Amino acid sequence: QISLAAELRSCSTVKDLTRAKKIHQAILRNNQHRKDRYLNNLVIETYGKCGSLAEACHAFDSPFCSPNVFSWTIMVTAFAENGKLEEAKRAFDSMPEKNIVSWNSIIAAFAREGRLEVAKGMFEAMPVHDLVSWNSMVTAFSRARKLDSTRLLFDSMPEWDVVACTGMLHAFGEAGDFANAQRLFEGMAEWNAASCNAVIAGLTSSGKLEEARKVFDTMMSEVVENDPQRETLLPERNLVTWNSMMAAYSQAGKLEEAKVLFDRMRSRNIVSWNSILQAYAQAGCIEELEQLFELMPERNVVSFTCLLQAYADNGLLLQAKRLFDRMPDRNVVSWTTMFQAYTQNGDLEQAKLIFNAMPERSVVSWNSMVATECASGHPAKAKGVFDAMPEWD
RNA sequence: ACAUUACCCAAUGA
Repeated sequence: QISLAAELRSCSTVKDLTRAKKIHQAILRNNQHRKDRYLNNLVIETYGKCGSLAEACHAFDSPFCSPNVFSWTIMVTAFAENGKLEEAKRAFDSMPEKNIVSWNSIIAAFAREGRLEVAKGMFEAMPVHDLVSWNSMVTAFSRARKLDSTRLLFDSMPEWDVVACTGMLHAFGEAGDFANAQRLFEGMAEWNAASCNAVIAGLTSSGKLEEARKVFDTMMSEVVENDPQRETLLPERNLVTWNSMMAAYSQAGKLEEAKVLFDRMRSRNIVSWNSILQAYAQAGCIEELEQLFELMPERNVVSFTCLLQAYADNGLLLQAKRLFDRMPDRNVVSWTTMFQAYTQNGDLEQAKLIFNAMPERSVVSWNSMVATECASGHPAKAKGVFDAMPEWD
């Protein structure tokens, strides 16, 4: 039972639906296990994490499952994580009983999608708040780059932990308010890698590479565990720390520095690989970029978009379109990149075809369209697009 | 024993 649980958890981590189903079958074959609520809940959760809402619902509706508040909350999260926010809300509303975690889950779901007003409404409607409720709101506003609201929320909190502070640090960093970031950082009761990483990312977004590197260098490396300076150092670096610092160099076109870090890393994930791709892209090394793209262990929509953008920057429209057509997934960023590939290379016709075909448009897509009409001497058309554009926050 | 929150990669602009 313990090992079954561990197996299911590992399926969640690697999103292995096939193995999850096998384990589920094994559970169903055992009279004890199949009515075990703990295991049933874990099965539902695992299906959700593996992207199969159908299986999750099926397990939830099974006669062997007598749902408790955990099961319901897991369903809410499963719907939300698979893009079914309205279903999540419906599940939440039909819960026979709710606890604070159920409330926090639905708030986090809306917050994650940027539905700040809904999240705020539910936050105000819930009977009691805990740190997680507050933190979810702080990070939602922080991610939406609403510095003032983030600050108001943060200042209204009854108590703070490192998660709350990291959210606030992120907001200050994005806004370039380093004085406040520093003040907050120095006053924190404890630091961990995430809070330091937020500082590195904030400095990076304003191009303060040297400052970011100082923080990076002051964090503990794996090597200095018995260093006499240990007490004076910040917490130990993790994978995100390395990725953040490398991304700083990549975005700045500092290929050599990025490569050095990439080679020094003890472990890498797809974000590390995408960052090094970007380093080559920014340095204009298209051939190496293509080689790396083929060679990397896995690719996601970010990897494809990075190469797509590089093609566009180098006027390689045919390659760009060919790549776009063979992308396994496209999101609003990749669509907008393809759109801009055409506008930046003067092909308004194709650009408009893409724009009209886009399944979803972001504020960036609309801004680009307006800018394109302006740049091509069509102020009246630009105004038309501007008027057609929805209002954003 | 099981559910909820923070930090890293790609598109426009400041």
